[in-house]
Amino acid sequence: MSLSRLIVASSYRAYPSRVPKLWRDTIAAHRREVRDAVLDATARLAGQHGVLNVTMSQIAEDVGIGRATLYKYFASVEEILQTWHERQISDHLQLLTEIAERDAPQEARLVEVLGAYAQIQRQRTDHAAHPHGSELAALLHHDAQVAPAERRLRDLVGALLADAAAAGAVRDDVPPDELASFCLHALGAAASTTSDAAVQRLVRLTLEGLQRPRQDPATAGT
Amino acid sequence: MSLSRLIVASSYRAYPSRVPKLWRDTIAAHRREVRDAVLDATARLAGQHGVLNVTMSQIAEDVGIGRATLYKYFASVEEILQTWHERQISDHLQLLTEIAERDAPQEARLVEVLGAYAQIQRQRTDHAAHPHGSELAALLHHDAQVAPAERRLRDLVGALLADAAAAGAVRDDVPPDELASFCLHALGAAASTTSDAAVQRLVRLTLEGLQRPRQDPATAGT
DNA sequence: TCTTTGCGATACATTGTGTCGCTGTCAAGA
DNA sequence: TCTTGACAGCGACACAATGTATCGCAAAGA
Repeated sequence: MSLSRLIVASSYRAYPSRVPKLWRDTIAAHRREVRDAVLDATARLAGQHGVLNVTMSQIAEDVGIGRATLYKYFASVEEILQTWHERQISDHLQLLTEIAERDAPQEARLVEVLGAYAQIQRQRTDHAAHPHGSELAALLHHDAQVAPAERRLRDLVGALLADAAAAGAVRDDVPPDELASFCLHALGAAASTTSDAAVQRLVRLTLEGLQRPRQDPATAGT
Repeated sequence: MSLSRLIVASSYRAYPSRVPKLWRDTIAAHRREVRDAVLDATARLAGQHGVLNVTMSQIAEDVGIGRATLYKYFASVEEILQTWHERQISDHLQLLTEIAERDAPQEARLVEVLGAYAQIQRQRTDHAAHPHGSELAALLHHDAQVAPAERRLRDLVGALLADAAAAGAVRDDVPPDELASFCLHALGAAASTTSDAAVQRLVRLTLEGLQRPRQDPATAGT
């Protein structure tokens, strides 16, 4: 008995400062902190070793809590990742909402929100969304560069666009490969559409984005 | 000895027809078939139980081979999924290449390739790419609907676009939520950009796609 | 001071992971 | 015809990860 007590006591001593000393604040606050620590640790581990290689054991050790304790917070790695993902988007959403509510001319608000969103996307080059289905590759081999086949896909479209630009059919103020990336991403929206008509509108939308802009780029210039 | 021989023999009998009888064709062909069967089974299991819950054991059983044998083909679930993903894109690429090489007017080829790509995206509503980072959610809970926060994000942008459309600043021939989806996807391309200038061009590109189209939608009309 | 509350840890049974070594089949050459 | 090298396949073993059941202990309130 005294032995186990000793062991427990020493293991408490061994705690890093990551997790609050226990009942340091109210229990609710404590739980929230542990929860967040778990989310952070999991994101870090996922980025480091790849999503598929993150284990509950690793997470628990990294956070500095017992593995069984972790199960009192989350039932699985999957659930943790989902929660983390939700938190990410919520954060983005909050930021963008603030921007949208600034008192600025209506058009300017749209421009600023979209600009901010683009910056957010740019930031997280890890866990990045790639052209069309690449979430798999992106998540599976964390650090990996774009899959070769994917690159060839972009090259194919890029070549078509370069030809079209040379013929004057599409704008030439943006490099063809950027146009290609734009197209492939934009058309990725087709995955979440319901009707065929919506897909057609999407394609039209994308194609018209490739056109040379009108003389008056008032909205776009900001 | 005779016992083990018997066991082996009977286990051969027990084989389902999925995997060819062994040396039925050349070894290379056989291996290719097994490989493909593994890829198919894995994709199916991933779609069914979620990517994180696919195990080598399951795959082996599903294909009808021993688990140890599976390891002679692939070292990990991750490797299988990557290979599957590469195969998918390669298939898409081949289809699109064929379309691109048809003898048609240059502009029409671009339109057709992009249209075909949109259709491909539309098909695979499972394993789908969602707006911006949703690959996580999309893959983690296979059947799940879009994460709530994500929907709110689209709603936010959709509302801004609706206002702008009412004010005549953006086109009104496409529903605002479709425009929002288009924007978010298109800006997702920012994740793979390198320079700030490229991000700015991307934002401009996206914004100009929201403008009312010009009188002459020659290219777009096809 | 003593009870209540609920967090955290140890322990255990189950399932999954890599790997090793053996068996059996085929094709080629003695 | 018989031997031999190459190679696919499987069983089994040692170890890691997973969930769960049970216990001990710290803090808050009477």
